Amino acid sequence: MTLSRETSAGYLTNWAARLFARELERQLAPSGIAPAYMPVLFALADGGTLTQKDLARRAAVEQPTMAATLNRMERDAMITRRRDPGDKRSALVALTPLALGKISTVERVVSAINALALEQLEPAERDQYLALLRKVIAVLEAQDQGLDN
Amino acid sequence: MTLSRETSAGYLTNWAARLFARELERQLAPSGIAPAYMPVLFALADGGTLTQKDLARRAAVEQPTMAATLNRMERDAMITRRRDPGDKRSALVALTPLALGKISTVERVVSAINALALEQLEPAERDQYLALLRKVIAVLEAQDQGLDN
DNA sequence: GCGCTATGTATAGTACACTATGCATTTAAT
DNA sequence: ATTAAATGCATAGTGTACTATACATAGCGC
Repeated sequence: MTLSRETSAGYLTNWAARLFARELERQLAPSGIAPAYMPVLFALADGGTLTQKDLARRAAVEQPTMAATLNRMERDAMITRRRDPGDKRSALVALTPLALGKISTVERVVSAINALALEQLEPAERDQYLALLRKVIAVLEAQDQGLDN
Repeated sequence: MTLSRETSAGYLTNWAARLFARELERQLAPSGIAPAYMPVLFALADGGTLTQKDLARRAAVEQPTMAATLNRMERDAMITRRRDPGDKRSALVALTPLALGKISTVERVVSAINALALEQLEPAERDQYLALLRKVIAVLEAQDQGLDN
């Protein structure tokens, strides 16, 4: 039973993810949106505000990762941070009109890339692909949770 | 048709890949092996030598990415670089005995993580997961190739 | 042989993920 | 009320990926 990269679930998953990311980056470049901005865009698309911690949880990234992403988004005039009057530790993040105006474009790009990626799959296979990914994610997340913290 | 992250092939693929990477990093940490070292380890496991370019191609990463990985591996005493006598531009990369001695451990870890990730899948579903990933990769790679270069 | 192109590496700059840690503020415990 | 624990954010350091670019050597055309 040789362990080649063609039969390693981890290797293939990583490879596919990198190809998705490359394509996304290329297609989003003209709009000034980076892939990591997307979870923030969608979470705040309704014009509301969230804290950094909430955004990190929704994007399933660690807090320092979200902090860096928000720094870049602030630099690019995509978000504003406003001190929470009720809790001086936290900041309320909101999208700027510039960012709000780009959401529909981003949605179109993401849909197009997903459609492209699943192009060679039967409709049933597409659902299966997503379902299998969700099962894999569930197992690995459970493992991640049950460490010590 | 709302585009939520639960139905986005790209988002789910990226998420699964990150969970794989985290688990891999954790389990490989004691042996001093980083995830990016693995394609190099497997490509040179027979004791042979390859150039940086060949290693990059096999790992499906860009040349500067492989250069950085090899720098870290050299720092960690996992590889040696020797000038190619026949072509003074290129270097022949070989594993050190230290690295060769860790391969079987790495193989065990990778197999264990793959098994864990696919634990909740039926045997047929496991094959399907790999097959679907390969199809997705093929489409995205074709897109990647056909840009201009 | 000379010069153009191709090839192999190196380097710089950036994005985005992680862990570890520190600081300020808030909440809870006594 | 004061101390202790928890919480939100920031920062530092690292790994791994990308593009763009520079440089040295190789190979080819003439």
